[in-house]
Amino acid sequence: MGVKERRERQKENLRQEILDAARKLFVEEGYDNVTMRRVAEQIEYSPTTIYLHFKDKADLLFSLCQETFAKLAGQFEALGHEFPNPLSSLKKGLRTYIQFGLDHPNHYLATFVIPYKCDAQERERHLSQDSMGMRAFDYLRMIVAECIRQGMFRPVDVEEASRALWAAAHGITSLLIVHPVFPWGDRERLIDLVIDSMVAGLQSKG
Amino acid sequence: MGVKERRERQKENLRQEILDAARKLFVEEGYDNVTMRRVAEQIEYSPTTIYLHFKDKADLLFSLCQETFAKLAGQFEALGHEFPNPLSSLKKGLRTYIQFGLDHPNHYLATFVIPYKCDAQERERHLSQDSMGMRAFDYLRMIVAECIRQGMFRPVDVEEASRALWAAAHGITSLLIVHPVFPWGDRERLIDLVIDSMVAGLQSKG
DNA sequence: AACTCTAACTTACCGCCGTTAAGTATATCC
DNA sequence: GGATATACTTAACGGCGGTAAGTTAGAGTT
Repeated sequence: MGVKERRERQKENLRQEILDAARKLFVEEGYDNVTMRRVAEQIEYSPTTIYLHFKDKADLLFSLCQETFAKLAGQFEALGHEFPNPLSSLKKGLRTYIQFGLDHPNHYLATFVIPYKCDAQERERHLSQDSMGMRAFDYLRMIVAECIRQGMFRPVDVEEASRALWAAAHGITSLLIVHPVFPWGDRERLIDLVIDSMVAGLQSKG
Repeated sequence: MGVKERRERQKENLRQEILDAARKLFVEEGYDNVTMRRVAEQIEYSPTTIYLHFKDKADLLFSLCQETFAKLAGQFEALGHEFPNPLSSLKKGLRTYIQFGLDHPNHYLATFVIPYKCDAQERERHLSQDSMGMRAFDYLRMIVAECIRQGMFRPVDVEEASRALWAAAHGITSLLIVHPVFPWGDRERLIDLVIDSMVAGLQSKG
């Protein structure tokens, strides 16, 4: 009775083929230039076939981004869960986050920047604890907690500090992606300035 | 020979009518739900008429956003150009910027968040010194310069510090707009935390 | 081997969209 | 009163996301 299994394998293969085709278009040309028709053309199926594997375009691209952000979560978790020097771990983590966004601009845009057009149920899905974006956020929160536990931060709420740091990192990431032409000067220096300022601002006065 | 003048006045009126109709749709329903057809329907003209006044949809909505951001620039410039207490002026300015974004979410999105689809020439236009967004940025830079001049900031480059502050402010603004469902906790506190941390981080150690 | 049924896939379409070419009417000018 | 320019519309193009209905191939059943 390996028939059913083979069928499922084939179905899974096609799903992956769709994802790969979509990713290629997505990486090269961004959200709007991925059309169901072009994806279909690439894999040499009719456009409707895609809908047998993905609910709609948003679902397809969301799945795509999840795949990619899983890499970020993996990168983070590979850094380990011990933070002998939490301040430098924090800076390194923020650096990693920002660089990841710059390396995968269209994924970053689709995940965090493009305004949702979907209903509350889908929005919840995008923000759920299971999502890869949130797993990365969890890691940030862990480091922040350690900074606070070791007394290196002034006594601020872990959640609030994490959100504030995320906001700042998101700000520089998204601006650099969306406005590449703006005279940013030395980008690396600017990124470091944002990170260093935020972290310094959260440190205890002593 | 008042004929030509009257004609021009009428033309200007229709242009403004188009802008008003588009703004109504835009504020209520955002970029994607403004369609040339719906704007035309609202003003009871055919869709093509709009193209006699605006090059395309992007031009129409850009003009719209310029109108709105002129208000922000005005708000800033009304605060005066003297900064006896530049640190508190800076915080107040950032606060104003963020609040303005939250009050005009769709304008903010269209101006700073939505990735450009236009060519380099248009991009330049959007970022030019004349644009209202940049006038607001100029004001921020002035305050930062004053902070540095008065020795309240560690000796950092004016441009870099301004960009870093803008990035942080943009980060929290855009996240709050784009992900309204995320558990942000007390938004006001979070906004203040971002602002206070960045400003504190830029201050001189003394 | 013939029949049934199911899953995979396609065809043909819907109702939108931004935009443009071509046409019409109207008011001004000479 | 005829020419001209301006304002505006009609009708269409090509594209989009998405769906209902139809086709086909092949496994399961007798």
